[in-house]
Amino acid sequence: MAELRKGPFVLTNTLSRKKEEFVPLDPPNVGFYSCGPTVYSDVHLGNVRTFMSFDILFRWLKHLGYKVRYVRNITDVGHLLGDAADGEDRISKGARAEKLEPMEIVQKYTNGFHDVMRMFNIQPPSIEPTATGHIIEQIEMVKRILANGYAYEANGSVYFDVPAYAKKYAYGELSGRKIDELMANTRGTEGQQEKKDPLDFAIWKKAETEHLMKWPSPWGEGFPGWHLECSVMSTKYLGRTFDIHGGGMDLKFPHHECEIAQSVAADGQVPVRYWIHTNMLTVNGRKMAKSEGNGFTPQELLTGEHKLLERGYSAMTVRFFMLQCHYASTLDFSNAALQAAEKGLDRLMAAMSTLGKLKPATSAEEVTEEAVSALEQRCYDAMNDDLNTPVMIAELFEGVRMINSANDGKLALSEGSIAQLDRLFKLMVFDVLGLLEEQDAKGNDGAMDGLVQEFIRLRNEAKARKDFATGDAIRERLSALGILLKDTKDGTTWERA
RNA sequence: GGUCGCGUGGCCGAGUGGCUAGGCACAGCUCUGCAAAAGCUGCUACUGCGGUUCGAAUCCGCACGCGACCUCCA
Repeated sequence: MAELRKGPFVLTNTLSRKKEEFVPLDPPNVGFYSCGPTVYSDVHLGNVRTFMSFDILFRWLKHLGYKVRYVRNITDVGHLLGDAADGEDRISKGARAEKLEPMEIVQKYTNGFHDVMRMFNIQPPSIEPTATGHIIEQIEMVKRILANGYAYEANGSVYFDVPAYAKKYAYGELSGRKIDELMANTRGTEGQQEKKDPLDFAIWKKAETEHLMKWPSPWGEGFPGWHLECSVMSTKYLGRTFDIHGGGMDLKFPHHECEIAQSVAADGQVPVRYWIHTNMLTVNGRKMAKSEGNGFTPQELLTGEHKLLERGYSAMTVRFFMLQCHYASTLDFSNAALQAAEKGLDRLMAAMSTLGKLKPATSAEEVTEEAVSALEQRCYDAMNDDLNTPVMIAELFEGVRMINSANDGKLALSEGSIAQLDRLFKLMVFDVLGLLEEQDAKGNDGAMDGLVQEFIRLRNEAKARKDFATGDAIRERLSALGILLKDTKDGTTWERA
């Protein structure tokens, strides 16, 4: 790795709310955990955004030379429903609604989730553990918390004792909450008579007889509490203290706060060194969420069959659209923005194709190799500055202009500069941003190409006899079929419009 | 009600004390048989009102508007 590419990698740590240099606990190893999906319904585009943001982090860490163990769980137990009156978990509710075994629901939506991840070229994590696969470990953790005096049993359930914990440790540090204010503002205590304090949360919950997913435990038949699985699985695979924990902003409180409390209460160690939170995808300024009913699935996105969509957009268009915004900012979905991204991505990809064919030149105004190196450095600086993909993309477009100008003979690039640009673009576009060429989606297969080439030949014959009317007619008719012919000084090329 | 955050050009969206972000759109020009593509040029903004400063979109205060969390949610 060239020296110029180095430099501190800085991440915004939610814990301090500041940018901090990232230094792993045990270099070159990095432990990274992110909260995965609850597999009881289709993931929507907002979920995708978060996993994509962490995909960028995963890719960048690996590029920097770290050996990353990325753990992303599958929540297949289901958390308690917000409506505490029925106490039924979400996976069970889904199963009843669809008349399926709970694990059928889990499998169906896990498969769907994986399909979506592949569609958006989001790399699989190193380990993808499931909550149901770690019931024993969860029971063990409940025992440790009980033994340390930070939980109590009530009627077959076990609750985390927040006031007891808060006497010794800071509860609410991550989300900036003060325990007194939390106590003053608690609402919805009905149906929670078992709790000693409204702030307490279940770490083991007694299952009613009709409950579908349940396991034996020292406290009777039940299921693990809302926040326990992440604590258990991160500890198991990454250790009691690990480097990075990520999740959506909406998980900060109470989920992540409870995770911290559980780990500290069980093992006496602060679990996470860097907390990273991604911001929400919004629609008309409102969070995209299942509960808002304003989400759509990736399939609807591709086909355009949803009332929010004017037409379909490719997965890579969406990926590019999302990466043009910083992960910590809200991103508002709109058709106009998607269409702008689509054109921008086309231009970027076209420039990469041009770059592959570019010949070295010296005749025109020369772009120095220093200028290309400076561009490369700015790309690294942007990524090292809290994964600033929008700035990195902006820099790439500076490179796009260099490439296109060189192609027009207005700028000269040396052989070395072309090679350097080629390396930089392939690295940043494919490896770091994780964009893919969509030639398959464009349908440029051999038979199609042969067919269009035949029309190009006919048109060239017409043009040679100055029969421009026929030449233009061929072009216009192909255009009506979505085939765009482009005359260049090196001949005619075609693409799908 | 409490806590936190945001308000940037026609649209999306970076920036965080002085220097053109970038993309898309639009207009003109160059190239071209005509198109398309590409390049160049133009449009050059920071919610409002005060304050700090030689200088603020950027820091501070107030107001207005919006959002997130406080309940499952990425």
